[in-house]
Amino acid sequence: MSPRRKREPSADSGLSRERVLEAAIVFADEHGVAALSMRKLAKELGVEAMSLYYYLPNKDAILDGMVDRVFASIQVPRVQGGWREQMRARAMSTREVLLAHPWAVSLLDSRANPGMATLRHHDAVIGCLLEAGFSVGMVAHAFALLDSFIYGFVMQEASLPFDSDDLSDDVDAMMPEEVAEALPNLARFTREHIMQPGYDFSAEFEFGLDLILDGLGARHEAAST
Amino acid sequence: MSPRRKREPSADSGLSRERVLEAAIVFADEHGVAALSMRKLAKELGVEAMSLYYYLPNKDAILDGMVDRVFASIQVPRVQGGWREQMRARAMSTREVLLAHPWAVSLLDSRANPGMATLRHHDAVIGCLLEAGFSVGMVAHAFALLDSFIYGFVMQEASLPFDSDDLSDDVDAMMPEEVAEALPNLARFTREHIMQPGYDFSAEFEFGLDLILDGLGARHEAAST
DNA sequence: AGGTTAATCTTACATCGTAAGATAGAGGTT
DNA sequence: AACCTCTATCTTACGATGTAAGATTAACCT
Repeated sequence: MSPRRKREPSADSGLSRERVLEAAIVFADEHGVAALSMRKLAKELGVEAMSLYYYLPNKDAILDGMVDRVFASIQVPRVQGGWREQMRARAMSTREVLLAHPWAVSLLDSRANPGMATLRHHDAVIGCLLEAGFSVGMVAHAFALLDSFIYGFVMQEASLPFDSDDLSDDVDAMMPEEVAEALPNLARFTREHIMQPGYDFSAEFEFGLDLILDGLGARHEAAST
Repeated sequence: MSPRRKREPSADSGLSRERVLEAAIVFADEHGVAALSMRKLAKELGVEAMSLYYYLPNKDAILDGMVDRVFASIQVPRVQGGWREQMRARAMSTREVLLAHPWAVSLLDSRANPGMATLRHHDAVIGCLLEAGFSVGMVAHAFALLDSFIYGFVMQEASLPFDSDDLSDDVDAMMPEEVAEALPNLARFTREHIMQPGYDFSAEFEFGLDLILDGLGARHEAAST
């Protein structure tokens, strides 16, 4: 039926590790990572499930590969260029990319095997901070703090009820009257802030990011004088 | 065989929503949440799988309930008592509790239905900050920033290779020579800091937490003068 | 005694990851 | 041409999963 492929590694109708991972990412973007199964992924590629195992040892390897491929699309900081601007840009880029592939966040904590793109990213971050004169200890501080904030923020953002339009229904559903009475502060906060028309959770990202960068800058200066 | 229970809600040999959730938490602590299945959980309770559906509508409800039960054991801030101390204590308590149940972190982002204990916790946090004179907008900032940091940090901490003893093997396995050459900054950072005997990642938590609290305090003061 | 209700179990099904091995085609060798 | 080998794909099968549908049991009420 279908023509058998040559063994050129070039673009062909045949499979490849990259084509499998790419299809997996597209599928997860559309249907969520929970719906991703070997059989459905294979069908998407016009192939049977077991064929995938020729290119990847098991499903975990697919998930690892997907995460690393997403990381590869995050803007890597340049070693020269000012640590503050570079850290700010890579934080914004990380959030942007992770929001485009929300399933990646949920995979982050279960996968302990970072891929090459992930390691390259870490290398660039460390290099940029060292170049700016950060001590090794300060690099560790900055690294842990920035990444914790970024991942934690996106994680919360990804599990918000929905897009920020038309919150009223969701909020009512989430806060029946009986609950609101027992939780007056949360009720007031929701009413006076979350439900206000202009409210946009994503703006909190820049506030937190700048606060952290300010703090890191102050401590860096204090240490180097 | 086994005696049938009365319908007293008191402690009996019978099942209950609470007993199911408690058993699920114990099981997840021991074997990980990935290994938790309806059948295994039922066996742990001396019962068949379908019996669990009398108390909880499906497995998702069990996961939601587990997360909320974990949140119930986090120290709730007192409204009086100084916002800085209260926020610091609840951050430390949150990390401690989540580290004791690492599976809870991975569930955090997939579950969008907060339970009553979770909402009560949020209510206390908001109340404490409002009481300290924070504006509603500043409460939102502080809330998003602190929670992002806490969750993100624990998430990274939970997916570390292992306990901090005897890193040398793991690091070598993770950084073969060929990789180390392509990533000089990461290699140097690992060698000079991570692999040093006294290194303890968990210490980064207090650094980040205090930096954030300092920044929030400064901005709060600036706004109220 | 008979009926009602609450709690548990039995059976069944579609779906999952993947182990084991069959199959097919292309290239090289003779 | 005949044969072998290697690469890529498919077939079949197994045990585990979440849960729908309904059978079964036992306690209580009248």
